[in-house]
Amino acid sequence: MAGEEPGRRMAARSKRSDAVRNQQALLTAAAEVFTTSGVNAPIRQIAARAGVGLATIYRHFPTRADLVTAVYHHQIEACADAGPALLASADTPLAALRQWVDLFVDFLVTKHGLADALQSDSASFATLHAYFLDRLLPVTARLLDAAVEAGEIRPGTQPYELLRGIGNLCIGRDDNPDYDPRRLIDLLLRGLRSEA
Amino acid sequence: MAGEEPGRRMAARSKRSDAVRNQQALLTAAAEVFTTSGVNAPIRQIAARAGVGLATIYRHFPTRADLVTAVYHHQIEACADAGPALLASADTPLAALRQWVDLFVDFLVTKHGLADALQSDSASFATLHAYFLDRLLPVTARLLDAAVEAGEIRPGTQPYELLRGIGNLCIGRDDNPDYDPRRLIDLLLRGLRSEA
DNA sequence: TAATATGCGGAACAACGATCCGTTTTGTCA
DNA sequence: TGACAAAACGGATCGTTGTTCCGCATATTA
Repeated sequence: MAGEEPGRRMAARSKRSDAVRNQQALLTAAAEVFTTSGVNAPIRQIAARAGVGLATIYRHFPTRADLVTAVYHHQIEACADAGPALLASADTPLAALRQWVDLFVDFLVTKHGLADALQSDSASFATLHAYFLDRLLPVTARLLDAAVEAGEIRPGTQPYELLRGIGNLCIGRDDNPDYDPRRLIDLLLRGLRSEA
Repeated sequence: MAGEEPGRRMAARSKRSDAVRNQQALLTAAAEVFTTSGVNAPIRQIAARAGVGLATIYRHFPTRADLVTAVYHHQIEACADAGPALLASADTPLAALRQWVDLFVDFLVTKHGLADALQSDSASFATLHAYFLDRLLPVTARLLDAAVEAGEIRPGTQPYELLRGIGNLCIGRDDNPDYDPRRLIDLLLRGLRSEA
């Protein structure tokens, strides 16, 4: 990626220093605003906190999803990586699945409005949805397959279904402190188990 | 405050005919717009179709939830009434619960964006949320209790949890035709069953 | 018919997402 | 170094939507 030629001249111009500085400032500001006001906070608010203009934020992150993705990139990757690790360390595949789901739920629940955004039909969030699926679907599939193969759960459940169900159940936890998605997700996983 | 209270003095003035006509036109227009553009359609669109001004819609239905509630009032009542009826007609309480949940899901799924609105943290939808809970929570509780008493499901599940979980799982079905909440809800109910 | 409560319509304001354009900054090369 | 063009910037601006306000119209009643 460093050898791109932005035109005909050979010496690729390096990225301007103010650009990278602003991008960093935006990431920091967005992370702060997201935790205080949720991932649906007004763009202006983020731009203001970063001390940049409106166009700058759109230039670096064309859609809101791009910004959200960038902010949570590391955590999403960590969650994806945790899948195989848990499969190796847990007692049984189903236990690994449970622990991984716990991780995933923790992630979703601590980011205000993230679960909501994930299922939003807004076009701005389409790429976020895609990114989550791209990284987490294979992990879910592997965990499910392992549990099926071990005879712990019934076959036939699609990874997408499970991921989506978990995401959906995490929606709207913010306003209602006495709603705990984990209990319902536990029911869901329980319903997955093979009979007898 | 020696001033006379409006409408107290003499025979209460009957409602103006244009007012009731407009209210009816708004209900019809809203029902149409809701089915085509979802329950989050712009207020202006509804007002335009009804052929009334903006203020008129706000006068009759101060919040969007009031309009939604009015439009779906009959169906919500029918859903609530179906609970006891199914309990009487079904083979077992759990079967009744399943059938009733099916009804509820059908209702939610056919109203675009209704499930989304139900869990929305927007203040406009607070009263809608409250209305649903007010009518359907007792029904859910009765179905759950009966199934517990019959030993078909484990005790300990709160009616609100179940209702909310079902509602959440129905969110966002519109955009993704290959997402069927019913399968996940079936898993949820399966997870409810008492151990053999 | 006249008086008045009641209701009406649309202008107006605010918040937000998204875009556009004149200006500034930065890196490069003579 | 100094000038130039690409790159980036900032904020004005537009379009959309929710919500309120106010002068005007009208149905009802006396």
